[in-house]
Amino acid sequence: MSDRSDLECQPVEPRQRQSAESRREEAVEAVIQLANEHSPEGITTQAIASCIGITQGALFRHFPDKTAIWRTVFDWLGTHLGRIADAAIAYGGTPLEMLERLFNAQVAFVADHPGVPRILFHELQRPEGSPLQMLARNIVGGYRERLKSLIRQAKQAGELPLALDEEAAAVLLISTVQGLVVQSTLFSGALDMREAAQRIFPILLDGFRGVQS
Amino acid sequence: MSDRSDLECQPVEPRQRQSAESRREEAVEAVIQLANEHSPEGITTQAIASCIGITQGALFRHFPDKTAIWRTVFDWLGTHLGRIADAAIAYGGTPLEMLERLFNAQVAFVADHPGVPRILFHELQRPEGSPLQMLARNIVGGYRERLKSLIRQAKQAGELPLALDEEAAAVLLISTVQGLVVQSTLFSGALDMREAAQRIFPILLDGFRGVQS
DNA sequence: CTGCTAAGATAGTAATCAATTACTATCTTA
DNA sequence: TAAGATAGTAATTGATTACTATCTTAGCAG
Repeated sequence: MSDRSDLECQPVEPRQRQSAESRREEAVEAVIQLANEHSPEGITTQAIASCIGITQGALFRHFPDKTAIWRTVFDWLGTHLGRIADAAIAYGGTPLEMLERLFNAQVAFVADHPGVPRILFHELQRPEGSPLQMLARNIVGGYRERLKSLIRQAKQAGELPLALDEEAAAVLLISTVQGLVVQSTLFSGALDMREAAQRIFPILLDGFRGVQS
Repeated sequence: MSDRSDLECQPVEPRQRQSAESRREEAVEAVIQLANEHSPEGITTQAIASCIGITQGALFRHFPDKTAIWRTVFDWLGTHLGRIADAAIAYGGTPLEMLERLFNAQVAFVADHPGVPRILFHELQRPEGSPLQMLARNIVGGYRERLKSLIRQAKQAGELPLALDEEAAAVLLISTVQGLVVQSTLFSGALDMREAAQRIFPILLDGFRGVQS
C-alpha cells in the first residue's frame, strides 16, 4: 500500500512483436499472476501492460474493454478447471478415489496459481448479478455439482453413508481449497499447500464417513 | 462495475453535528458495511464519507490518513472478535461444547457482518508484510490458537482422539466460516448462514472424532 | 450576549485510472 | 516491390483517487 515498487512483473523479454492471439494469452496469464498480490479491483490495465512488456494503450488493440479482459480470464479459468476435473474423473477407480484425485488436482492447480481462488471468490461475494458473477457462479457451481455427483456415486457404491448431506459436503470441499490458501499465508508459506492438503483431506473424509455408532 | 449507483448507503439522517469520537465509530461501521459489496481496495474515502453523511474532506478531520481508518477498523475487529470468543468460552461446559459455541458465535457474527471475512482474508492473502497484515495475522492467528487450545482440551477430556491433527483441524474450522459466505452467495442467499453452519458442523465434528476402526 | 473552538462545507491539489488519439514500425501478400 | 493489414508507441483525454487549504457556522463556556 506504500512501496509502489514497479518490479511487480518481469517484462525483461527482448520486446518482440507478437500476434494478437499470443498477446491475449499473455494478458490472461498476467492477470492471474497479478492476482497473487493484488485484489481483482486493484489490477490496473497499466500493470497488465507492463507485465507483458507493452504500453498501456496497446492493450486496447487486443481488447475492446477492460471488462473484456476479465471475461477472457474467466473463460480461461472455466475451461482449464473443467479440463482438470475431467482428467481426474476420467482416470477411473472408485468414486472415493476419484473424489480424492479431483481434490488433489484442484489443490495442485491452486498451488501453482494462488490468485485463482481470489478471483473467483471475489466475484462470488458481490451481491449484484454482473455477467462476471454469472461466469464465476457457473465455474464454482459446476465444480460443486461434480463433487455432489461423485459423493452420490460413492454412496451407491457403499463407500459413504446414505445419510451424508451431499450439498454440505461439497461446499465443505470447496471452501477447504480457499482455506488452504489462507493457511499457507498464515504459516508464511512455510508449508506447502499440497502437503497441507494431505493433512486436511483425511479429516474431511472421516467426517463424510461419519461416526460409526 | 457499470451501474455506479450511489445508493450504496443511506445518509438519510437529519445531518447533525456529531462528536469526533462518534464519527470515527460511524466510519468503522461504514467500512464494514461497504465491504459487503466492495473489495477492501475498492472502498474509497468518498464512499465512506457519503455513507455517514458528511463530505469527503470532512473525513480527514477525524483521521489523519486513510490507513488510519483501516487501522481503526482492524482494531475494532480484533477487540470484537476477541470479545465474542471470550464470551463463548467463558460460558463453560465441555471443551467440545465450547468449541461448537465458539464456532456458532463466529458464524452469527459473520452472518451479521458478511464483509468481515473479506477484510481479514484479503489482507492475509497479500505477500508483503504491511502493518495491516500483521494485525490481520494476529486476529486470525489468535482465533486459530484458541481453537487449537480447545481441541487440545477436548483431547485431554477424551472427547477427541489424541491422533487428531490440531493445526489442520483448527484451520479447517476457520476456512469453513469463509466457505459459508461463499455458499450463501452461491445459493443466492436463499439459505441462512446459521442454518448452513448447523449442517456443516456435524460433518466436521465427525471428521475430528475420526473413524472408529 | 459574546467569543472561542471544533465540525463541516467548499474548493481546490497532484496522481492515477481507463480509454482514445495520431502516428510509426513491421509483417504479409498481391 | 508497393499496398494493405497489423502491432506498437507516445501523448492526451475526462473521471476519480487520496489529501489539503480556506472559509463558515454550530454549540458551548463565561
